[in-house]
Amino acid sequence: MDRLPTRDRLIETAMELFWERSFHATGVDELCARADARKGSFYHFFSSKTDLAVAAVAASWAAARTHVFDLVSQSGPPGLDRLRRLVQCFEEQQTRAVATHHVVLGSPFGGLAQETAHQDERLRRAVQVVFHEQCGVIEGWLDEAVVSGEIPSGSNAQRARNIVALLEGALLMAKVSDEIDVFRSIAVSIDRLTFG
Amino acid sequence: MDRLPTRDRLIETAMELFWERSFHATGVDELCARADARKGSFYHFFSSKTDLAVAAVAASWAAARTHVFDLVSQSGPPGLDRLRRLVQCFEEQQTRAVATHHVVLGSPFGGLAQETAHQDERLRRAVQVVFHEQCGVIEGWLDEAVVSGEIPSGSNAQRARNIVALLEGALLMAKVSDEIDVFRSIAVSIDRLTFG
DNA sequence: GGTTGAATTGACTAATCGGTCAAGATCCGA
DNA sequence: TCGGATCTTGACCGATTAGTCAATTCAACC
Repeated sequence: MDRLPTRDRLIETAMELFWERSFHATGVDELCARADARKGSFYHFFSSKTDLAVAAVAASWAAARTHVFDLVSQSGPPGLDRLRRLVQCFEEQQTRAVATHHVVLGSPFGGLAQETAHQDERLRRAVQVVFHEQCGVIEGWLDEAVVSGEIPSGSNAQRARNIVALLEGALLMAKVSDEIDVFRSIAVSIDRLTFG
Repeated sequence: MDRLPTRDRLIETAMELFWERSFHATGVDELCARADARKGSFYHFFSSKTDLAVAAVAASWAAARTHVFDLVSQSGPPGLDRLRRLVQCFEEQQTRAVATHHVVLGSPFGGLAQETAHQDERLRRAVQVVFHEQCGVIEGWLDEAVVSGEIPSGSNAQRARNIVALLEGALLMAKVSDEIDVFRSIAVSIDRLTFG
């Protein structure tokens, strides 16, 4: 099993560190050390730390999209059950993180956005794309649920936005409480947002 | 009108800067300059930047509690209408911030928590107290709504947690979109969370 | 007036920050 | 086998970081 090329290692390491330490708390030196790359290589591929972050957000979302959202879309029963499986995936991600870091880390995208979105336009847009596409996928699931009669018809686009917001809020509450259970107890109320 | 004493000025400035720039992006020098205090004074009152942040969270919440939550509790009709007035206050806070900073800043507590809660236990607990007390106030409003028959009885503690999560999520989505309207469009779905 | 402790000042440090650069290594097509 | 492009290396830069500290000012009390 070959190791990833330098550029990919930097991107992968970036999202890891920004998640477990935060953007500003992660130094370029530290990042390079963990990716086993030298500073010069870093600035050969990326023009700045922010530049790397933008690429990392896109790459991390591409991975999450295929391994979580698309997976949920392509397996198991359609409709609202997909939402429950998504919540399950989110919870498992947190559980895995707790196993290694002994702290609830919350949302990687939410965390990065809270720290940087109001300071850097490009980074803000990168995360905006992530949430927008999450909404798109979820909207598709709600459409299924409408067709099957699980939920009444209505603005599924708005419903999806509400759901993504609730998920992000639930992850924040879990992080602040340092208890994963808090996430689940809030996330189950998603059902309420699928009406109206 | 006397200016505030040094310690209070540092605390007030801290929450302002942590909100508009972020915790790590705010230097102690910058903070002191804006509070018109000298470095030595800073470390006379606080043992570290984190120490100041903990005090700032508590002070900022004390102010928000009296000027927003208690105000909503003590004026206007009881029950669910209080929730709508709270959302209105949140939105006005964002509108004021946009007027001066030209960017949607989102939740001050949420932002600080996302950046630091997993790295510093004291700071995490400080924000935990904030959200816990927010839940307490909202739970009281839901109790009123149950008594008046607006909503069916149920776990108002859990409902309050869901609502706070949704509000924080809505503020994040607005920040990432850089559009206040996004906050309102999500926040109105709070009603759905008051059932169940 | 004298004493005491709290508050203030600004110069100082060691470490780290993001970022640069010139020189070499490696690869690939001609 | 050559040449040019891509990638790697590690030393280096000025700026900034959080935090220290001894000297000084100030206000309150005896």
